[in-house]
Amino acid sequence: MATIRDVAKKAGVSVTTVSRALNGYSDVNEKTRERIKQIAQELSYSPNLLARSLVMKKTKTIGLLVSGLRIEGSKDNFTFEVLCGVNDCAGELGYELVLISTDSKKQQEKTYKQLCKERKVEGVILQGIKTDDPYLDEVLNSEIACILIDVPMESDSVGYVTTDNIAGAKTAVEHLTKLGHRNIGMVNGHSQAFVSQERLEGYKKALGKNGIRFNENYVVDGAFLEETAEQVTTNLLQKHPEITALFCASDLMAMGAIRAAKQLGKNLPDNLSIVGFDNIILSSYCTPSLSTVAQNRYQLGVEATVLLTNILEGKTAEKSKVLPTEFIKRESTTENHG
Amino acid sequence: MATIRDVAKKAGVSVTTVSRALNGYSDVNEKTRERIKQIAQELSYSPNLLARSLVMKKTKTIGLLVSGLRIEGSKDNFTFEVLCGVNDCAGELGYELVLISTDSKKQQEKTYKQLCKERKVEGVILQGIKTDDPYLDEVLNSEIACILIDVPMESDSVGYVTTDNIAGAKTAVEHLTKLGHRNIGMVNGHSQAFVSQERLEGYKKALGKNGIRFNENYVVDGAFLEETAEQVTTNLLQKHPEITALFCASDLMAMGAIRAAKQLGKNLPDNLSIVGFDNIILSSYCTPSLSTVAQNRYQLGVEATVLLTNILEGKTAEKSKVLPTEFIKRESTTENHG
DNA sequence: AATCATATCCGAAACGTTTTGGAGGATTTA
DNA sequence: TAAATCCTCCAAAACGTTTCGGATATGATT
Repeated sequence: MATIRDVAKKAGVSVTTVSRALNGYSDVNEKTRERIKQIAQELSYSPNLLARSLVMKKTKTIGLLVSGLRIEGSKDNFTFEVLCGVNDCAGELGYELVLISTDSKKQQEKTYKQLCKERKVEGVILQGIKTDDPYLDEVLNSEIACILIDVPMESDSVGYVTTDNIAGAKTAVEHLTKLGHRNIGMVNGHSQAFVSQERLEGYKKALGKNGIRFNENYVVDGAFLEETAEQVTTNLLQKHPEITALFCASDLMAMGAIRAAKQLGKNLPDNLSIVGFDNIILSSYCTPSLSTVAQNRYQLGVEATVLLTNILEGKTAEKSKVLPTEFIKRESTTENHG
Repeated sequence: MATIRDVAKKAGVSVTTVSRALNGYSDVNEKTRERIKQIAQELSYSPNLLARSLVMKKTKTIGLLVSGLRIEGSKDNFTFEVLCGVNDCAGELGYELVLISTDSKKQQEKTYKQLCKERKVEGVILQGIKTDDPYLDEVLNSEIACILIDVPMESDSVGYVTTDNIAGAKTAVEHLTKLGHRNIGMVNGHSQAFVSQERLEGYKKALGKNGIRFNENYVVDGAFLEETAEQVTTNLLQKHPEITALFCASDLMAMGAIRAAKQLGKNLPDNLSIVGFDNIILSSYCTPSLSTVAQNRYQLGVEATVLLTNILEGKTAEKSKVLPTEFIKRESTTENHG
């Protein structure tokens, strides 16, 4: 590879001049600049970003740090779609993207800071972290710029982006109440997830607004897993056969719930209405197709990138963003003919 | 951040000694080594990889270059699952992973070489490239180490990994012939894809082996898209109502074919058996669930990474690998009661 | 004619590592 | 005792950039 020195030599100028010419400084004659550009092209010179970063102390690189990047993620595609958004947006804004994945094992070895410093990222987008994750404290107390996905916490250097889970859940449950359902169960994720707390809150709000008393026995946790959701739903429906509708905190768990209901001989949606959350691909292909509240995961990635680069470039702007949801009616919900 | 100089100063030794101590050279006293390690830990020193790479001319970084990384990819998850494989394996082998995505617009601006040199990757795994892509020539004529996914071409520095598409397709079609089908249509992808050529070959082989004459009118191209597949399938079935079974070159196209058949009033699978290729998540959730030939996309990524690092480290090993497929019987295929 | 401003260029230091070639002293060998 | 060997350590160069502080020449101003 041609270096800046080669270009300088061939052009008969100093290294300094080549650097300043190529970087658009004004203290170089336009004619020499053109000549240098020409020669740079001939030698197909392109600056060594390592050397540049080393001296400038800037890498123009952001990291997408995902905790638990696993093949299982392909069922809901959350990570992938966020990744697409981050990737597109980062490219647009002139940043490179490196993928950093950790798991609990790796986290024992390396601290968050080490991970970031080592990979020389200027800032980080963090996805898949739980509320009880030890990294979370580190993130909040670190000076590294960071945007959290679905964890609403802020500090000087950290912001977040999330979906309006409360409103989304409320809409979903009110859809059920409008259909005449009164005994509405909920299959939640787990208590270490902010989104679970919020979706539960939305559920309660919708009940309250419609004069339905909250019954804690109607709420079970499915760990955001299809199989677990299937089991807990089976239990729930057996214990409380009066339930005519279910709100699931994720579409994937709704799949499990559907299987559970079918297993119990229920006719869907006549015996049981089910609404999910996420609008994953599966939800429009399963039978019955799933009414759900859609969240835009791609946009989540885009907004996270925008917020992060704002911080990095010292722009004074909001450090958080909450995206709206959209309710999608499909076949899995219908009037209560109790 | 603490530098190597800080460690050296505090330990009262030279920079050289710190470097050699930390990198496990034998010409440093064990006692000093321990002291240096201790001090490095105290200062939470970790080497600046930029500086190291600059002098060593090695970055220990591989790139996953995907042509057309788009949100639509979440339907079949090909890219994501390959990514997971590459990520896991690269981490295991001590390589960093950067994601490089291009599209036809970007390709106009930057050559393959520039893209790689700029991002300082030592080698590349290339996914999503078509046979008529201009990058392909560049790759083959470049000295940059590269593993192609699903493009069986080799050179000094490039290898490939793919699935045994011919055998997979043959198995799928023979499954249909065993069920008594004789008039078997095929919904292929497009001619710029190697996998299409191979799957077609498998289709022909299966027919030939079972004494069925190949009829080119029975083969249509669905561009690997669900909607396109739906249209061409509709046409195919209308023109040739004698067809009792379809082999689709991808599950996604099979989804389109299923819709087309339902639209035409066909009862699935009794009026029409359909078999797909890929075993995407959807295929087990749709109705009827899809018989298909499974390929292990995660493993594709893993093997690609292994092959690539072999090349990078100068190991003399095979530069290509072909993975087996596995046929999965589900509901969408049944005996021909034509 | 002397001063000042401007336009254009450059030398050298700096970034944080690794590596080369050798120095100095202790120990072993002849 | 002299020579050879081994064990530790280090100074300096190198990697390819950017940037600071000046240098030179030219033209404008007093």
